[in-house]
Amino acid sequence: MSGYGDIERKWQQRWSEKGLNEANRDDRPKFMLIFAYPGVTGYLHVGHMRGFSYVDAIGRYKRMTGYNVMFPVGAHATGNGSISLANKIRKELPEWKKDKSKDDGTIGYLLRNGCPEEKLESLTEPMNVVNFFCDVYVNEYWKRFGFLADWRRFTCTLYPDYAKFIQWQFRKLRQADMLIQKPYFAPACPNCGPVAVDASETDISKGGNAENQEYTLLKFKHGDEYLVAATLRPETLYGQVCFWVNPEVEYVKIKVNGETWIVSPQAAQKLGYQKDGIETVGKIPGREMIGWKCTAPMIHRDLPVFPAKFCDPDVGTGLVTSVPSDAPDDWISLEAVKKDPTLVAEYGIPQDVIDSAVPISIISMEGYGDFPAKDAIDRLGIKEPGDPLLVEAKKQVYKDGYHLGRMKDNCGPYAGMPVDRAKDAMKDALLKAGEADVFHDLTEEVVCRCGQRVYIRRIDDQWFINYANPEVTERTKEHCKTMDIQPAEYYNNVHGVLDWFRERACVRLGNWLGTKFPYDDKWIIEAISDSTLYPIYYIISKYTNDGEITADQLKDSFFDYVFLGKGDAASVSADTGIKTELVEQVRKDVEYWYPLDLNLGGKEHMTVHFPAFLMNHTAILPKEMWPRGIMVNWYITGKKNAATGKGDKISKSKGGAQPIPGAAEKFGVDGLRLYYAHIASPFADVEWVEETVYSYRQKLDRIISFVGELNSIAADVPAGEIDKWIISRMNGHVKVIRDAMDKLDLRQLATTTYFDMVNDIRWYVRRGGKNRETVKAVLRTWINAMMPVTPHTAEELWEQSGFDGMVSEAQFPEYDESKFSADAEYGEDLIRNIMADSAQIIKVTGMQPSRVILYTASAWKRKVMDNALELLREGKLDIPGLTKRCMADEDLRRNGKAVSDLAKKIAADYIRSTPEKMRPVAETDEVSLLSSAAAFMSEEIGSPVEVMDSDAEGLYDPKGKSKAAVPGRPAILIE
RNA sequence: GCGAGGGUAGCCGAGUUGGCCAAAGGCGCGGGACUUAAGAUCCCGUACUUAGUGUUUCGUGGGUUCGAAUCCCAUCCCUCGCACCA
Repeated sequence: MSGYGDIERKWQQRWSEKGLNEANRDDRPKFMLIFAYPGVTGYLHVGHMRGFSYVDAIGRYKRMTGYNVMFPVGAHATGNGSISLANKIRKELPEWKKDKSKDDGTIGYLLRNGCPEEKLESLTEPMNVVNFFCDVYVNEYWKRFGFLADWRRFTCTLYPDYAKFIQWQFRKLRQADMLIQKPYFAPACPNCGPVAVDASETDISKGGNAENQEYTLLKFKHGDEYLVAATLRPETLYGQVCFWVNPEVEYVKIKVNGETWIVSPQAAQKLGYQKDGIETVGKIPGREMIGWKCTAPMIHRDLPVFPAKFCDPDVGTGLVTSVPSDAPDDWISLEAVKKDPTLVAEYGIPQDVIDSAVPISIISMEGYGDFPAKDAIDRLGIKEPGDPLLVEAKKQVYKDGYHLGRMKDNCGPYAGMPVDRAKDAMKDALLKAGEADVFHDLTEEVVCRCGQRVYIRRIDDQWFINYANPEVTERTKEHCKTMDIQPAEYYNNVHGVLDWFRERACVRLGNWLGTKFPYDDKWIIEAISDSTLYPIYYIISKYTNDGEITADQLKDSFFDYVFLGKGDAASVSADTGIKTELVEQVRKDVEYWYPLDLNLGGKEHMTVHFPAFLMNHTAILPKEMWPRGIMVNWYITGKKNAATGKGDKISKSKGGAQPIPGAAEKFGVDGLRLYYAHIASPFADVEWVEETVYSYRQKLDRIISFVGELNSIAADVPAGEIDKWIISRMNGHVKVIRDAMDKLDLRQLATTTYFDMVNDIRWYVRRGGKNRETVKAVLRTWINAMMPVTPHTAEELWEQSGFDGMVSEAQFPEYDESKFSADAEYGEDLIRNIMADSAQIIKVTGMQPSRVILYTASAWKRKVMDNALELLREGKLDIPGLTKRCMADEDLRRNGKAVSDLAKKIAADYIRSTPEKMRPVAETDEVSLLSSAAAFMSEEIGSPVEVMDSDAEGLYDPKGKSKAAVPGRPAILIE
């Protein structure tokens, strides 16, 4: 219905026929830019196109200003996303075949986004999923949006040739001493292997906000066995007064390194993933332990075991040591337990034992008394165990305790120590003494895409890339100072990010698609680590895609030579079978295209991809190949949530967002591109509101019809002042755009092109401008400026206006000083000011004007102005100086005090001005300027406008307005 | 908590080497023009006040300065990142 598609396809085809998108080495300066390729996890949504289209627009602008641009694209498919997607489809398929009307689930999501039904069968294979989406991204998104990307260079992280490159990269990392091995605790699904737990929930279906938390396991001796409690606050050990066991839970006994531990069955299972040789040897109901005495670690006091239903068998070990002084749960439960008669009656605990459990004050901190837990409870008005506010109380006490607290004198060797230090010190001491152990757990339930619960698993020989390497870090930080990094906040912050960047697990086990780790086949290189150095691979991928070089030929000797210049072409040729000339050609390509000039990615990359991207370059490649620019873009968010006021993230994995082809159909690709470019700074989140997008579409439609109008009014009339004006203005806009784009400020380009220029050209037409030559010149510049953001529209208008060739091939005008006309610009400003003032007066007075009289300033006033200008040029303009100078003039002095008053005013007004700005004010012949515009003004104001010279004999001036006239500000009388 | 950034008129959003800032632009709203008509287009207006002026405004409270949205201090609130999601 929209009909945008035909025009879009037409031009896309012509660009492609001309090969405009293809990047080949020549003698122009080059510009290479990419967006961080997206992960293949399903359909993308309109939000993703924001950053992508910035890149195309920037590339187009660079092309138009003389650069040979390389804009390659690719896709990232490493991981288990496509595996789990394929599994889901396989699972849903039989059901769906029975009843195709059902459109929920994964299949429904695919179909809603335009997946053809007949594809479904093949999408049960992970690699088919990958290839299917690569195709969708290229054809339905990027080509659909008119990107001038070099499609010949497309690559995907699962291609065999790409794998060769990654393996080379990892060998280089090892040579650079960037790989290390050590134990690691990672979230993993028992079925699918390691999974990423993060807010985007790419790998998981539940629990994206969970954190991997480290607990200290405390071993409480009871006979030959240990009751094992998990704590986040080992520093509170001195405050323990009792031990909590849930009487309703059946605990298990497990063998751990020859010891017998009692924990909840859930904890036993979790521990199984983190400790070797754990076996369950028995069970014990919780109530059986009530009334026991167990020996606390470190302080070696005997603690009584009391019942507590708040012990969740799924959290920690399901057993809890009680520190009422600093744990609100413990405080309130202890109080409750003491009043509970069943304690004696049912569990037979002697009263004196119960009474002996008295809170011990161990931590002092500002804003709290001896018992922080009690204070928090009182403040929040908590009355009994189970109150949901206890969570808040706990958070408060923990947080304040950690940052503000100090250990009291009763804490043995830790007395006086700040809590944050005591915590580590005590944990270390406990571990050393064998009285404690370490246990990792997720803070909330996490469920894998496959439906399995996710656990923390210990991996002993995990490989890491050592991004903490001080030398490489330092080198990278130094280099960043020379880079063009947008926004400025990130430029300022990136050093900090690099400092904080530590070792990073780089390989995974399990069900995972990706490149095999070159030093040990059982590992697969994980998703972030194989996507850091890849921009350089786009130089190679062209040759592997067209078959000139095969994956087998991509040996290290080849990469070493073409990327690092090591060795020589002849021996590389001998080693790989690639022709010597071709090896040389690739080497030259690399030298020409690299480094990468711009890498653009979403803000989520700031602490993940970009630092890794930088450090891999600086660790492996020579300095002259280190990246030159980074740009970070923020998101398009979903509708704001009324309750929270926050925009929900449009989630690509959850579906529901506007599919891209549908939006392109509805608003036209250029409508969307304009929306992205102009809606806000790239460095701010934007809420997706259809009406807003639509208003940009309308804006573009108006421009299209306005261009038509311009073409039709152009006539062979002589050029006048207004032509000088519009030429001057357009020339100024060219400068604004050029300056803005030097800083990649696409939004400014859009503002200038789609708003400021439009307003000026409208004014030109309104003022009667229609000189054919002028109109053509204006259109040429204007349509050029439209090309980066709305290329299809620009081509259409370019053709319609009768220009040769395609605007995508054209060169953007240079700023031309000689086209600037201060007088013309000043003159129009003056006329507009007069009209605005008149309108103001008419509005305020509510008059129905019969005529408007404009009085220009008397000649003597102009003379004062001239004097002021001269002083300004000499840099000596001030009030006494100007007054003196004027009074020295006989003619002027005749006007008496009026002269000094005016001199005072003018001097004050222009003292900080520049001669360039002031000159037109002093020199403009206002009588002829205003007279020539009188007809126009009359029409606009709706009543006759007459211009009168204040010096004229027998001047009609019933209200004495002419006295108020000043050069640059004629007096107005409205009757 | 640590790190980064931000609070501007009905809304979005420019503006921060202090002055020309009542503060761009867009949207919305009001009025007008055109029109059979219009959700289309164009023009004007949109803090309060006013013959083109003046007054009070840029989270809040202080301060520096001849002069502050722009600098300093304090304070409240908000957003983002904090690790294996590109």
